[in-house]
Amino acid sequence: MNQSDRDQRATTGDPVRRATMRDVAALSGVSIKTVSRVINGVSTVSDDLRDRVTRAITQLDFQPNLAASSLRRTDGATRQIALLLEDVANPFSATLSRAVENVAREHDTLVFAGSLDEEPQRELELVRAATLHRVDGIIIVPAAPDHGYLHREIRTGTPVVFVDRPPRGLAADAVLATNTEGAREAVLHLADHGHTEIAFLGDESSITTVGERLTGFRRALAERGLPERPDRVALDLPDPGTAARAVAAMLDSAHPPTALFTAQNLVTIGAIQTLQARGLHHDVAVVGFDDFPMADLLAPRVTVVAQDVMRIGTLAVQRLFERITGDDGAPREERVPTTLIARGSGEIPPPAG
Amino acid sequence: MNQSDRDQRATTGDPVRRATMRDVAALSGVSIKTVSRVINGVSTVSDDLRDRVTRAITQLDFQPNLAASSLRRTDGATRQIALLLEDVANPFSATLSRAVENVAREHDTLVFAGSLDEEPQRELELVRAATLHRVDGIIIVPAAPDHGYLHREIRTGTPVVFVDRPPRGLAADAVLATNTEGAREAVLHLADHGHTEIAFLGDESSITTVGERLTGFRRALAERGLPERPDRVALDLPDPGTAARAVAAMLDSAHPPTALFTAQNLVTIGAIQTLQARGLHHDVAVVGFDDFPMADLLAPRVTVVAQDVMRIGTLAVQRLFERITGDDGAPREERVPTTLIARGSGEIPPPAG
DNA sequence: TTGAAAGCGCTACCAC
DNA sequence: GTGGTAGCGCTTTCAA
Repeated sequence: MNQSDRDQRATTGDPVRRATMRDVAALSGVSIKTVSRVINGVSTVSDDLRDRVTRAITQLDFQPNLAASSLRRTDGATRQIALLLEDVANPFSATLSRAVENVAREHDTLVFAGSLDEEPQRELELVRAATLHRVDGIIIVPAAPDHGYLHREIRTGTPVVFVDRPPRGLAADAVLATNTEGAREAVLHLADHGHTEIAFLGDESSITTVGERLTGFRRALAERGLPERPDRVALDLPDPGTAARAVAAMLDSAHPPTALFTAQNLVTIGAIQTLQARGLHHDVAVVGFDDFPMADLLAPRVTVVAQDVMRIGTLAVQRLFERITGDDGAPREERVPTTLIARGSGEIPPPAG
Repeated sequence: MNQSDRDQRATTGDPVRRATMRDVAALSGVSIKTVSRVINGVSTVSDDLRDRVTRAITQLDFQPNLAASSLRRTDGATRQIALLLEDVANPFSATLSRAVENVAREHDTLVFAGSLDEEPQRELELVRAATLHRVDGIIIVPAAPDHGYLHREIRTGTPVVFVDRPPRGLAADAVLATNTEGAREAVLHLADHGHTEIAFLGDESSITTVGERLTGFRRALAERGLPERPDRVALDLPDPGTAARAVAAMLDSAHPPTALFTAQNLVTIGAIQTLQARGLHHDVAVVGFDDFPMADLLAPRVTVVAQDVMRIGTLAVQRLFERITGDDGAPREERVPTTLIARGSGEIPPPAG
């Protein structure tokens, strides 16, 4: 959009100018500074003046300009933070968003939410937009392969907290799930129900969590003395459709798996689609990483390794506000444990014989 | 600052001051005004100066302060809008959020997302927070019973677009679904499959959409000459648990319904929970208002009247930017049609005899 | 306790 | 084409 577009803001009826501190000062017969004192709750104002100012504020419906305030303030706080997610529309991101909002609210802070869509370029753009707006801090589920570029932001006073995936090329706070352990638990669960032919299906291998979950898968196989077959590992399945086809291909192979560990939400859904389409949903075991809506209304109900997303988000935003309020300790990585929820699909035994 | 100060800062990670236009001007040997011209892409700058300025900007990693800029600008645009939702974590809101983000991005505008939780008080607080931040506009799924208070905001140049529910006590733009028609279609669908005992289950009756959907329900009954029984209408079911109990109560009554029209997402889910718990999910027909994830993986697959949420969100944000860029026409109400998606649960016939 | 003046970072206006 | 000056709405410093 060009400049003239915005300049032509037309006006229905009389455009009403917003009241400023000067208007309030004039109406109440005090100086601007006294108005400022009242607004900011500084005690050194006599009751009489405070009353007059308060009345004028109400009468004029004065609303202080936060941007002007923070421009002048020593701390420069803008009371806004940025939350950069994979996609605001997916349940993981949306839940994270809610957790962040809840804590931000306590700090009178608004939250910019944005989607990166796993695109590094988008991450750079949104981080830049956030700094142009001088946000007080950034929470990010990163998409970029390297975060060295953020060092400058952190040094100039914009703290950054990573969520779900650790920073690379940068020391910064991070709140992550116990991916390896969770995946390991899922696969042990399948093995303990008698499965020896277990497949791994994951989304884009560039994402750190996928690697960690694959490690957990392998560790569990090794612990149970099960061999890993290359054709039992499918990666880079970004959506349910792709995942569904990968499952179909495995089922069509000479040695189809009897159990699936689906390392992400959408992959789980794709797998279920294929199993249902083939009428195998009561025959092939499935454990998914990350819970999802309706998992307990499907037939069979879906066994998952659930992440505590609210807790992850809450820890992240709390850490961010610690930084914003001056904490300058060494960066910390926190791991939030997962929980295996056995609902049925993960307890299906392998076919007899 | 001497050299040792500098070294100490480097090691302790003390905050580095951000470069300003003045720094850029000093380094490139031009006036601040020329830097401003370069930043804003004004053409009246010689190539030579533009080059020097551009180099200085890169060298200093200068990032213009958007808040300072809009404070001074004639139009005062801050390039941020507020999106006030029922709850950022629910799928309807999350999808809306994504639609708004997509269009906002084209306008170099960030989106504040906030949750009202159906609490009028929260609405007032968040609208106030948004105006303190001087957002360029507000998109709202309202919770308050009256919106007269917004008249002032609109007059002072902050346009407001309503989504999902119309404004009350205020003339403003709105983008809504065809609730009455959609509900009517759902109930006619059930009637046309032979049902005469159809129940209505809806969430909080204070919400406008619930009333419209109930009207559609009644209209369909009337059209088919079916009587409306008071015990077949349950309202104020804010969550799946409450809805589940309401369904259970109806099933336990002397004349249980053979078909359910669930007027909202969470109500549909609660109804399915009860039907599954009683093993009746293949016997009682269900049509839900609003689609939901996994609806086509359940058994039976769930027939719904789907809203085109992306389209609703896109129309709303487009309307908002029209207002922001000067449109001062009369407020418009747009209705986005729903689509009945027959998947199975809505085509279950009533029990024979 | 109160207020005058300076200035945050930037753009508008008007000189040259 | 370029730059000086004023000022956006507010807080800070310092004097009264």
